[in-house]
Amino acid sequence: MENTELNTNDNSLEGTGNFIHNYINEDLKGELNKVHTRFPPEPNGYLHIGHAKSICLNFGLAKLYGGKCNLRFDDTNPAKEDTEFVNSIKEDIKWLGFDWEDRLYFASSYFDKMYEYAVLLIKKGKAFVCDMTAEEMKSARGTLNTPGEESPYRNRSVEENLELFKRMRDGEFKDGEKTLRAKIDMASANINMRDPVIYRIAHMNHHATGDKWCIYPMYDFAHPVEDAIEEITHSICTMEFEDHRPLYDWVINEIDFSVKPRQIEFAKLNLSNTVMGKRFLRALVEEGKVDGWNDPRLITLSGIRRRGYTPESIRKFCEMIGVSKANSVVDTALLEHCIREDLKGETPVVMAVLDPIKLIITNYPEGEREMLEIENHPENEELGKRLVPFSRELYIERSDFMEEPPKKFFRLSVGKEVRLKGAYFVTCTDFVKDENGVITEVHCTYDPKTKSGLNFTERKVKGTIHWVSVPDAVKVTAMLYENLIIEDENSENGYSLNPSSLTVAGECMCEPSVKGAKPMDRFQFIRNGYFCVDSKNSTDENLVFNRIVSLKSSFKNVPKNS
RNA sequence: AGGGUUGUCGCCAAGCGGUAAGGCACAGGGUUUUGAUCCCUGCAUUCGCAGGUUCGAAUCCUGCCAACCCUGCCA
Repeated sequence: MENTELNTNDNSLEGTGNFIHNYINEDLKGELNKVHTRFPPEPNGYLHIGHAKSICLNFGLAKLYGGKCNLRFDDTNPAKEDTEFVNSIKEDIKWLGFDWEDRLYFASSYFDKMYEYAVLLIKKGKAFVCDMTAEEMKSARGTLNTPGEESPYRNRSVEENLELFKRMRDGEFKDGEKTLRAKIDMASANINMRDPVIYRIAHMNHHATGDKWCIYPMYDFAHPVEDAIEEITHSICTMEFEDHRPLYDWVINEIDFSVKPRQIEFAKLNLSNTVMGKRFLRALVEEGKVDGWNDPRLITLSGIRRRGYTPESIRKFCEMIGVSKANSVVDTALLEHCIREDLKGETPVVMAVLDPIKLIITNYPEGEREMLEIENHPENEELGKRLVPFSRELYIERSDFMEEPPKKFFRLSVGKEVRLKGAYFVTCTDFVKDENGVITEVHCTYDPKTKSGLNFTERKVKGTIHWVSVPDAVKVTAMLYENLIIEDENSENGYSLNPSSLTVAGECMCEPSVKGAKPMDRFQFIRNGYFCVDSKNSTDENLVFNRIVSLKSSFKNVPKNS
């Protein structure tokens, strides 16, 4: 299931596509004869499912058009970046099933060339060294409604600028003392064009270049240069960069690159009931509200992987949500649909009782044990069968018995008969409560004639419930997750942390066949959902399962988690 | 003296002047030893609103309205 091969029969060039296909198709009718994209993360954090959308888009476009896609780390700001993130990002992309082959690049490896291009701009009179402080620059920038004022340093001679820029590089100035700015138009309605800073001074160790540089290019200058150097044809980014496109094009044209990449913007992914913002995620991790960056509730790729999602399901999801420029929030129900769809065909089905109470079969001989043969999957015979021990005392789900059942309750209550999956019909005769009124035991009688496989047809039963033999049960921990975020009209963001986003079922009783399960092994716990052995906290002695997703249910009387 | 972008079913999303794809969700029904799966069925006379052009408009034009992004030496 972890195969990394991609579906080849995805989208065709014709048929239903997205607006980017339309753009590329147009470009291909003209001069352009290849498609080359890139995924350019800044190594400053963990990838999340929003990045998966971009990865699938960029690598997917390359595949669709028979082109290439580079992996490029956009590491132009040493203050935020770290090799730790480079490694986790590479791992996540590989896990998702994409291959950058030999095209792994770093913006930082272009620093020499970028410096030369900056010198070129100075020589053309298109860039100047500015002595204004950050505060001065801010107040001279103007506002959304009023033009800015030109820097008093804007008309320095080319020679002076060259000299000053060299001295910046040589470390003669302190952080913030000088910047290199593009000379464009302080009156532009687009604030990005008001003589933007393209180089800043930062005496800081860089994860890749160490102390070689003390000046670093800004995104708006670096990114088009990186794309042009790599001969990227389509530079795909998110909507907030749309305003930067004129500057992107300005850099490409002023440096006069022969290849002119086209920047195309698309809308980021938003998912209901969850949050992708790095600031928010970081806060949850640092405040200890979640179990690290790979907490199975988070939609980081490492979290979702630990939770048990497959790369196929994520790719399918990214394909299904489409690509457009409209602000949107995708329902998490779609993500859940994708993982159920991927797991349903080949995940073995076993019995596990999340919230056990005892069921005692009063007419079944004490001490007797039968081994019942049960199929591992109702439809997939290739998964074979297994033997499951059955005895007089069983665990059943607390929610499968009701003292006072509502009208359409198909499970157990006094006088009702149900089938025990793969075993017998049992009829409830009685139950026992403790001093607090909590039900502790359910008593039944069984009918030997109804044994599974005997084709008993005299009576029908409305419900089939799962069970685990008490003396054979393997006690495990099951982690049940709900939405991380819930809507909250009273909070300033409109959401708040769901206090019940995690329920620990510490007394989960499993049939013995789960013994020996290894991290990342997946099962369907019949009627309870798909589960995955936790890769962090599970041991052979104490198995820990994460619920990947519950099963769909049209039963409305009982909440999902019970 | 503001600029940019977007508005098609509850949620995504095709559609590109010829009479509203698809998926999710939801609701019915059938099968079922998982209230699962599977299988049917239903689900926009209408495309943010108002005008206009046209034999014909979600698609073209005009004008409104709403939402999002932009005033880092972040990306």
